[in-house]
Amino acid sequence: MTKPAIFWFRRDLRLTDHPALDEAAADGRPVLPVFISDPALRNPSGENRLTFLAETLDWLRDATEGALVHRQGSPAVVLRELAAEVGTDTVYATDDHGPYGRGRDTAVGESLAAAGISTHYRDAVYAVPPGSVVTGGGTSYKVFTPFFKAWKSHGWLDPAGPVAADWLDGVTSEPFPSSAPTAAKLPVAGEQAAWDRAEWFLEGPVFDYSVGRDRPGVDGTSRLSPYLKWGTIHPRQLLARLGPDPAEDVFRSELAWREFYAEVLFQRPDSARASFVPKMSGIEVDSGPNTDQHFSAWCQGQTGYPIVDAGMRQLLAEGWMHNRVRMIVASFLVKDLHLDWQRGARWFMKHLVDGDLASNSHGWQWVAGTGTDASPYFRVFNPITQSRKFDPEGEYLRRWLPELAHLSNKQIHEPWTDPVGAPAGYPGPMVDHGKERKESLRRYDELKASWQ
DNA sequence: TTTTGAGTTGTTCGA
DNA sequence: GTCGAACAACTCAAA
Repeated sequence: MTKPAIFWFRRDLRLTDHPALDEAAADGRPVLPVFISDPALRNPSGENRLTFLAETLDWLRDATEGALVHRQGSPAVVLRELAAEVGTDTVYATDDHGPYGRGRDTAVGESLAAAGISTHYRDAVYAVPPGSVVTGGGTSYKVFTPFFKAWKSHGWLDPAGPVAADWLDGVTSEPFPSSAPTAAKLPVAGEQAAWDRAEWFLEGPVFDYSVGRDRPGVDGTSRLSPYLKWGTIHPRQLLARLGPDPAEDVFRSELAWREFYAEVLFQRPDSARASFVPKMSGIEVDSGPNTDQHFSAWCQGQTGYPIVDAGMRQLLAEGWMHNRVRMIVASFLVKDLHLDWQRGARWFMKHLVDGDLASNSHGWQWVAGTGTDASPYFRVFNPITQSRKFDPEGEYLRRWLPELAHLSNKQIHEPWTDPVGAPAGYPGPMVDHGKERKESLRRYDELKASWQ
């Protein structure tokens, strides 16, 4: 009788194109699928992400014909118990290159080895595993464009088909995490829903992506990030579907950005929370009684700048924000309100259904000018110019700010200019952008002077 | 080793 | 209104 194998699901919650699961299921060996809620893992935190995870696990349990087991506790302890219960000495999992996952997996591997159980970490949650794309000099890339070129020429596996597994059922499970209704309206979980969206995107919007991705009023982005987060879709499955069209290459580059930032975090785990460029951390940030009030106005979408408020309200309503608007609201927090990028990054992680540590931290650092290949410090987004340029008809603004819906396309981007007076129930601009832009530039000058 | 070209997403100002 | 220059060095990656 073949001994079963345990398959430990983490950020690979799918049943097609799954090399690690394939290996666990090889030779007709029965597979016990398990998901472990690890109390030491603060991430995933955030109600929206936890709910989406819970729904994804519901889908996975059905898809494994009820065999999926959920346990809470330290993975090393849980896996030893399960191995003893089902009489096996092998555990398979997809490799995790995140700052927490690496340490955890090494410790779990050692702990299980001491109990005579072997662990097999295979594949990666990225098309190209972090650590495998290096410069001619053998160092890791810090600039995106050469990384993108090298990443493409490195290449990735062709996606494989559905996994045929003989699930080992009847093993006791603890109750699954409950998917309590959230304030935010979240996407439908599971592999079918993910592919419904992917097919829709790949058959149409991807060909307009170079323009459509910048239009928050238009459904022109893939919105696949929550599925990529949990591995419900693997990036190589999307990459395999992309052709040579320039707009497709722009989408390919977005997938590469995700991998670039995973690589950067792999090389520099500290950069999740601290400046990638240490000397940039000396920038003057505001402190004092007004900062909490400012931060709160930003969080709640009450800054008086419509494009900023629309974005922040979309975040609360959907647990998601259009990428163009993420940049605008981030720039506003850092360069108009002069607050720490970390504070904004934490708020994003609290609410984003797709919150990914690497992309989030480094996206914020790009805006703040503290990261790899960061935006030059003098690049300060003007919330009015951006709004006019990317939401010219005010579609996005009207969707999220119904109190401004009656304003003309010209006035809606800066409602305080309405001759009738500011609309009732909508705040005036909390700061003067022109003034704060200059203040931001002054602080960077001061920082540079301090390096002399 | 040295040199060279380049670097996601912008804004403002003045001609 | 449109266009190009300036913003400012600095670091990276490859030749």
